[in-house]
Amino acid sequence: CNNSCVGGAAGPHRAGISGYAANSSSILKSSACFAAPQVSGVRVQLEMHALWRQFDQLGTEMIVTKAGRRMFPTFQVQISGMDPAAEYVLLMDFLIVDDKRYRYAFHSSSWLVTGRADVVAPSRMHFHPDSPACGAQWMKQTVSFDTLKLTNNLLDDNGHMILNSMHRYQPRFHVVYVDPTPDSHANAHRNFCSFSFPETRFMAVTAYQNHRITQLKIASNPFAKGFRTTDPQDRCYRHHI
Amino acid sequence: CNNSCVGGAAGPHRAGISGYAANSSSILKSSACFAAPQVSGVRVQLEMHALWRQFDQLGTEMIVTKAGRRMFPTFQVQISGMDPAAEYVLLMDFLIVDDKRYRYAFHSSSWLVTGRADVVAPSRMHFHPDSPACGAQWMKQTVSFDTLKLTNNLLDDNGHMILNSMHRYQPRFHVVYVDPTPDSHANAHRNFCSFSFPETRFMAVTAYQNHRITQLKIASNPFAKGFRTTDPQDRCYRHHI
DNA sequence: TGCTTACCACCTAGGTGAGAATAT
DNA sequence: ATATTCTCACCTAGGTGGTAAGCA
Repeated sequence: CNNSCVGGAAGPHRAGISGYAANSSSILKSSACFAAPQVSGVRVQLEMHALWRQFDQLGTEMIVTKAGRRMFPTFQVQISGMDPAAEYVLLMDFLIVDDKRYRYAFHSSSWLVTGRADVVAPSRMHFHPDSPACGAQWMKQTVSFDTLKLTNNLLDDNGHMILNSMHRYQPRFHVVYVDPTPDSHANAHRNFCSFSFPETRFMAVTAYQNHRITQLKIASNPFAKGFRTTDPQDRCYRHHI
Repeated sequence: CNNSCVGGAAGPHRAGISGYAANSSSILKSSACFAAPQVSGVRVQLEMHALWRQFDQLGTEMIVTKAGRRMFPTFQVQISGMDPAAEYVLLMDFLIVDDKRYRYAFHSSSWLVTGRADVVAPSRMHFHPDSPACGAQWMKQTVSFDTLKLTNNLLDDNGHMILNSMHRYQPRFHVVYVDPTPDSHANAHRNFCSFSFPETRFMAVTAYQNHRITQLKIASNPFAKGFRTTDPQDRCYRHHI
């Protein structure tokens, strides 16, 4: 048992973990087995989880570019159960879901395994820019990772998250209690807890493969409003001469 | 003697203060008389001071609006001499320069005193949004107060700086050492230092009075590029039908 | 073929002073 | 008269997917 917590389907990490049982709410509660009191009661609720599920049902894709691309939907959480006065650091990383490389079969509209995963760069950690801050600060409003960007540039020096295209990833969220006591390193393993929401899994791509994903992005991302066609029959597509 | 520091012309606050002597550099050094070691060596250099002086020579004006308006030029400083490991809070406030209310005489292109200053709202403090942070963080790059906004709305609840139009103000910058020791309040008066750059003084206005100020704003603020006329003779003014 | 890159039109979001309308 | 408020065209800054060209 570790201080991690997974919502959704049961799996090895679920042992001894409460919260996110049979219902469909996206609220996770940290496991309490080894956790310090500052993190043992922390609960995390995924925001926009209806939208996340809509994407997940189609098979979410996230664009990766050399310069870095935002995620959409944005990973946002509501946190409760922190010690209001204690100081916390919030961060994210991305775990590769399996040791596979994929390609999209347009004729069957499905993802096929093409082989073993490419060599993976050691996963970076993305610190939430407001870190560190006290629990009261984190809990009083939604915590948004909207500045986080995904890149396929292995030599990236902008601090973006490096992912391999055509590989599948699971975003993971960490709450780390900043222990002010001198010998805090001894208890470091007790001072954090981690949360994974299965509905936030995605395929990293350099261009969208599934057209239904593209359409859902266009319909739901305000920055893609220019591609919306409210009434297709009396509207021309742009980019046509 | 207090922990404050004024650049430019000599005055009562200059007594016992080193730095910013006869030369024209905008570097201030905190006074050391009562200051704690974490602030006694702090030096602050005003960025864009050539631009600030250009405005100051014409009589700087800053727009105040109900919704809040940014300053231009932006108040930006380069800091050195902090304890890299110590934690600091950076903030600003605005002191009224004198007890006077002004009006602009267009025929003589000068400011005239019209009477005593209006009743002043107690001056708010604007915390730099990155506060608190360690000295190393503050010193490694320019500290910019570009999110600071000025308002004439006495009932403002957006945290903007409330100023009276047609009154003159002196921006003031504070460096506060966050003392982690339990009885820190006893030494609170030693844990900060303040800096005032005379070239950043300005008149708060709801509309520009001096046309030369307007032209310098248009020429130097990127957001006003739409009002620039590089070659007046073959360009029409906009807003004319 | 399959995947990646560079550029583009089109958005969101918000900072400018001009000018007209309004308030005091 | 003088000062303030409101709306607007015109910017900056940067996030979208489309498209075509480039690359293995």
